[in-house]
Amino acid sequence: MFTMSLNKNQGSRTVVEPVALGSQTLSDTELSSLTLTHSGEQYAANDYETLANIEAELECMNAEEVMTTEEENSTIIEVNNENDALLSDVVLTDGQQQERVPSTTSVQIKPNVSHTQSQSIMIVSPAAGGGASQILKISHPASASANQLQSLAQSLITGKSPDGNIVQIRSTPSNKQNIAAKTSGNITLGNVQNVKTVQSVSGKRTSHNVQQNRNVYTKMILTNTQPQTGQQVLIASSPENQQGQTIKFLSSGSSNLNMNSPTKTITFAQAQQMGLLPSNKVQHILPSSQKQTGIIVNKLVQSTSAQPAKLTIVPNSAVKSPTKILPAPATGSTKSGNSQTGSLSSTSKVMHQNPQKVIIRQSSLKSGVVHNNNPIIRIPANQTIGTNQVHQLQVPGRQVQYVRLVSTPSSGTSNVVTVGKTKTPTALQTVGVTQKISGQQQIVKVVPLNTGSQTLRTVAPKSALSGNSQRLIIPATTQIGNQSKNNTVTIPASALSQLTSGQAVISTNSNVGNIVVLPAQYLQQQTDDSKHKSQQSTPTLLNNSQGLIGNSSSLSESKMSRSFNNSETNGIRPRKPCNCTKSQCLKLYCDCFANGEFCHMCNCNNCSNNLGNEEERQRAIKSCLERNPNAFRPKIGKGRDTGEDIRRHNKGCNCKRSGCLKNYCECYEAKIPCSENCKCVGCRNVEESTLHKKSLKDLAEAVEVRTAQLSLNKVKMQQMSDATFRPPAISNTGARQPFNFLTDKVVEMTCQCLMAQAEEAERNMFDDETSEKLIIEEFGRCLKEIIESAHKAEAT
DNA sequence: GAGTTTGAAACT
DNA sequence: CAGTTTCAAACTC
Repeated sequence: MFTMSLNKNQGSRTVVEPVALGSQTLSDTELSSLTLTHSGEQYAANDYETLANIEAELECMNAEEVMTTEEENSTIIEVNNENDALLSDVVLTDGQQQERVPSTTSVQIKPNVSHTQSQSIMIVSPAAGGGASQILKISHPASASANQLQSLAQSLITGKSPDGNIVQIRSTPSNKQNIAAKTSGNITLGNVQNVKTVQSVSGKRTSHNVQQNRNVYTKMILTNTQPQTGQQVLIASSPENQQGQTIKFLSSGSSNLNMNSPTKTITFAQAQQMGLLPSNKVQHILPSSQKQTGIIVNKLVQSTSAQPAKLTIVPNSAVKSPTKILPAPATGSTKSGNSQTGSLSSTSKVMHQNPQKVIIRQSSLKSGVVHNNNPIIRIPANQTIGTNQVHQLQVPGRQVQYVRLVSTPSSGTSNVVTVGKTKTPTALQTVGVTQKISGQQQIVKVVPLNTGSQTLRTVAPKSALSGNSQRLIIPATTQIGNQSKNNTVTIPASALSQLTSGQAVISTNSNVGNIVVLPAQYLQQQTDDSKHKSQQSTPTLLNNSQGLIGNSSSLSESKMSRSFNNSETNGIRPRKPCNCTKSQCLKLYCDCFANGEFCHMCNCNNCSNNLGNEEERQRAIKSCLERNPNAFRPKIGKGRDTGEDIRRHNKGCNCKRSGCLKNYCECYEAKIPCSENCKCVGCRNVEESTLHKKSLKDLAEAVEVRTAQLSLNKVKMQQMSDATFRPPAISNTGARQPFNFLTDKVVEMTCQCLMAQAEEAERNMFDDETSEKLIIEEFGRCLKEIIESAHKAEAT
């Protein structure tokens, strides 16, 4: 079973129902699920003409065949009504029956295909005007004909014109089953084919801004990963370029299809030049796998991010060769990083545009190929991923970005590749990659080291830590042609960003390891460079050899909390530069170091917390860990208290003079109340509910401490006086001196009196002021008694 | 901005 | 482990 979730972007005039279809070569027990995001498509009226043309052409190519499923197989299309407003106009009809289709449609198709080979259809429908784009891939049995593929793809495209008309790209036979789709109903694949072009009920949406219709672009790629039977069909349409509408049938390998249509090719760059292709979002591509040995689950979740980062992973079918990461293209804009070992290099680029793709590819791509309009980092097969290396990359107009490849030797099968993103408020993605070297699997992390705009909080792949982690398995693709683009596995950031922490995406291709997705809260980005010093380094300082990165959402969450407190409403975290002068920024005094970051744009002197002092820095890290194995773990953890998650300082503070009400106090700084872990004196940093209770006790404790100090001071003064002038313990009259009455026992009893008074006030539910008054009065009474005792003793 | 205060980290 | 020193941030003026 595979699931597709089609999500209209907010505010977009959704017109084309997505195209998310996926199927896998599955055994009876195998399932694959796919959730695809469909957001922001905008289609002009012209598009529908175009689509109609496309449809007609495809129909010609379509040999009247439709994708059929075996009767015993279940094909489910779920329609989730998440946005009735947008979708209320979409009507699926079949004969007498009509069903409204919500804008957000989740399609689940569960074909029962017994073939071991699979083909795929990729449907790309990037939208303009900030809308989302999609690449959807449909895996299907190898036996499916091209016509079937086309038919299937078309059958899933439903459009709505700006004036509200519903357009179904593919006309479907009317003798099919009724669509049983309901708000959450299921329909069979056959039902899907029944979807027809219908008129919108409302049909009143004619006031769309023409400009909104610009750059509308729809592209559909039908890809067959099997060169024997595969082909690509690319369909692009644009209201601005009606004549430029292109239909491309690309044969990957020796296609057995007879494509009569003229072939035109349009590239992304061309599309963008023509204004067809906005630089948008990640496309969803799930490759098929030639040999699928396990359960295949494709799960792409809806995106909530307006501009998710792009992340593309290109697995290689050539399992034998290690996964390699290509260095950045030798463009003038690329700046070589300060690699430590230098033997291997990887690159992360800051892209010109928000969309960013990082492609880890094994195929023999040309090194450093980066498409301006479609920035992609490609990692060819002839390079291995170097671990523990830092690579600095720069693209004109953007910040320098560092990427570190970190080996994770103990992660088992879980691998993490963390790819930094730009300063745009898009989600940072963390992806795992397994590289095989000498037959041994090696885990590689790519960690952004210096984005200047964000802080990456690396989390451990949960799959390695517990078996509870959810795994998404991407079927591997057997790459036939090295340069085939069909093997691209594109993992949409929108989908990744939706995954829960630790959720892994596992490719059946051994070259692509688990993908661990960082939760959004682990990413704080900094966009206001003018306000804060930009290009602050936020590198990950540590590898996880200590297991630190592993489960630390933050190396120093207290610092992070401070940052959060300083965060602006957009949640972007400013980072303060350090001012270390003597520690070389290699001790925990340094916030940067404590946070696991490199110093960058700081005001420190003699700083060694940088790339140039990696060795020294590592020693410092080791030293800190020797002193305190938890030195880099978050100070603020979650304690279970009364069944409720409460943040608390793991170690507790030791404040004595600040009352824990100033930022000297780490608890107060982290905006958390002091806990029993704290050893503070006179703490006033307590929860509202316990403020009354604790404050009284704290006050009593403070009085106790103060009394003890006074007593101690008296003793010291006495000792000092003894050195010069020792007053007789007994006066000339034979009476004891008053200070001699301040024995430990007297002090203790005094404190007990104060405590008793505090408790009594607490029992009586007195307010703070009254309680304090009572305690002070009690203290005064004690002092009076002591003095009186002294006088009595003197009198006697 | 200089000086002081503060408490964590480092050290003994 | 406790006491002391060092350190850098927080705070005050």
